[in-house]
Amino acid sequence: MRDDDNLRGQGTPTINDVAALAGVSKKTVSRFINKSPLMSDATRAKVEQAIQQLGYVPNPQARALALRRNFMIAMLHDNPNGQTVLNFQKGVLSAIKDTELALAVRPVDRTSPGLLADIESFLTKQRPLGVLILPPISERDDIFDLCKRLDIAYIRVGSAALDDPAHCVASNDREVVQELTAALLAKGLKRIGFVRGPEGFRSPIERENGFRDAFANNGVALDASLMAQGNYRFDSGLAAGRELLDREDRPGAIFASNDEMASGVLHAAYSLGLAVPGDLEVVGFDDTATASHVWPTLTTVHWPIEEMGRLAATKLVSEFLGDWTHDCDLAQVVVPSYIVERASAKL
Amino acid sequence: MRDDDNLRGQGTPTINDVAALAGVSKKTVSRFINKSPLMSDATRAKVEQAIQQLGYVPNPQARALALRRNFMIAMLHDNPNGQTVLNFQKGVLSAIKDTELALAVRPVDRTSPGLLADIESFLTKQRPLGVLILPPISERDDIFDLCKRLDIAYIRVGSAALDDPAHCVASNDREVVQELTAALLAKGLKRIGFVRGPEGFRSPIERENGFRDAFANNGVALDASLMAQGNYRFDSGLAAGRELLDREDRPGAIFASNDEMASGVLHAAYSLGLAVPGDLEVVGFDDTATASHVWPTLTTVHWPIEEMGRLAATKLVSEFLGDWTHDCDLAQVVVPSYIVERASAKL
DNA sequence: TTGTAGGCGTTATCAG
DNA sequence: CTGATAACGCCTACAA
Repeated sequence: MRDDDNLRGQGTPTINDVAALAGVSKKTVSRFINKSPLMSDATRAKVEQAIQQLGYVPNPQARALALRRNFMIAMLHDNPNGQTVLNFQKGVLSAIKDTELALAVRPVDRTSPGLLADIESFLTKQRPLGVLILPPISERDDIFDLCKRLDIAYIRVGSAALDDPAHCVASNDREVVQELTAALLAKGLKRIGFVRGPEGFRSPIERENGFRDAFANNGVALDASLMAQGNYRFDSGLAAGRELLDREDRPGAIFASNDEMASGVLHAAYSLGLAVPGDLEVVGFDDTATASHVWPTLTTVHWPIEEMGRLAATKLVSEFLGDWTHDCDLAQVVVPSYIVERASAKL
Repeated sequence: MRDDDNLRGQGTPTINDVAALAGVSKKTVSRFINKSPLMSDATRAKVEQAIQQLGYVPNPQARALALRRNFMIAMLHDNPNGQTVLNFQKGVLSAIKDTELALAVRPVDRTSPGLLADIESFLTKQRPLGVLILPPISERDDIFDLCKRLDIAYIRVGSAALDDPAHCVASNDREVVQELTAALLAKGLKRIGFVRGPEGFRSPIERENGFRDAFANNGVALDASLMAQGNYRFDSGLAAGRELLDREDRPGAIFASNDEMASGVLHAAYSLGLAVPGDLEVVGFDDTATASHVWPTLTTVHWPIEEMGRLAATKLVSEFLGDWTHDCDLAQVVVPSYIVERASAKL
């Protein structure tokens, strides 16, 4: 029995030091750390006092080994937009600020055939308490099957409810796009171009559906020739803009499914000598930094990614921290987007 | 002795299973894992075979506990620019792809009085092998003292050599800004405005020095009234642009210390009815996505942040993975920036 | 070159 | 309510 080696005072204090000082067993200290209710107040006080005095902090690696689980949550993403990732991260961190949890950010490559193996390796090695999965990979069912199999909690983040409320946080893209489009229609603009996002993902579909909803609701016919394909990147917005604008019956407004493509549309307009606004109104989606840096500043939809991060992390963590609800409604799924009116289109 | 519990076949295989299957002791397996040279080839082969057969992967938590060190590197940053962080991350990940290392990204708040305590808590809890520190907090000496005290390796990333080569990766901001400014001067533009970055950091100083160097080298007098203060953010670029342009003797070109401020300058020019290029040429620094999304596309300096991430991670990891050099010169400190000519200024 | 014994700091079991 | 003892899976020291 050399457990008291640590009492020599060198290095950081361990549970043994606390136990010795408090005059209890280490299991009792462990109980205190884990907020066990099975303790007398007197013992609790003694242990707390000893912990204070020693400045003891439990060793996460040792806990991880014993619990087969790291006190860490992970963010899985394959998102080319740095600002989106960072804003989400900000929300997550604000939610876990007062906990002992760590955050690991894991970018993955959705085009890689080894994607799933890569994620599995990461999860089995790191053993996080749970994972937060950002779009677009949040739409892949195989990743959730994997999480279930490995018994790792998860939250999917997307542009529409992708799972049951306990496992999902979503924005209301369809609804807000409908609203914004309706505002354009209400101004008398009947010919509105639309630049789609990439095929195979959910958010472009939601946004397009919202666009179509507005036309349907207002009984306005939608000209299919004004629907252009994009892929969320600048160049595709530029190309789509040229396609839509370089013709006799060009639209009076263009809705691009994200801000990056909207800036591409602006470039297309300028290169054709069109004034925005004036000859053309342009709206985007996301409200990234780009939206307020282009000229004219972009009327767009604020996608509440930071709020979504906070809610997602809160949901995930509440499973482990019990009553810790962070004044936040855990049943909430949808974080509402809202319209931001700037110079490129007046509503 | 119940070590052979794991032989029951449940759960993931441990070092004991491998040892049993290979007919050696677990220490021998441990030697294999840690690439010890003190093994006969025959034993090595036996162990390797057993590992293959079992699909054994060492448990990082157990290693972390025994070694008092996590097989993880951390990125510390307080950078508001998501794309910068993401690009750096990309470089880091490409460097550690073939290793068993994990990456944790840790944003911090440099304005918080608890910054150092926060970092210390993170480092003592997570015990990463090393940390990569991005600007601007890479300039704070207290953080490195902390790393030394905790015996955690570190690499500082900055716009100039901040430390000895083993602990530092830098770009050559001063040099490339000098080059770009000289090109402007060579065109005959003698009145060039300059928008500074925030005070108290290194990169703005480097960039300003490069600007001044060009004037000095070419024997052109620098008009102090054309030096405006900014803080790297869009709004400050807008304000500085207005200040520099709304006067009789406005400059023919403006050098903004980063792209975000350069877009602010563009807005200022437009709001004053100036054409870019034509009435004014504008150049920026960073080559973030913004640079190619604004109108006109921005002539700027490509700041090689991804390459810097790769180099920094390679340096850090080489301390632990021995001969693993990743075909990369570890003595290299400077990753050169280069000029990207686009529409806002012709060189 | 290989093995034995013990430690890393925590939690689980189960008896008191 | 509390504590002795045995995990958790790996590594180091020392011995053989």
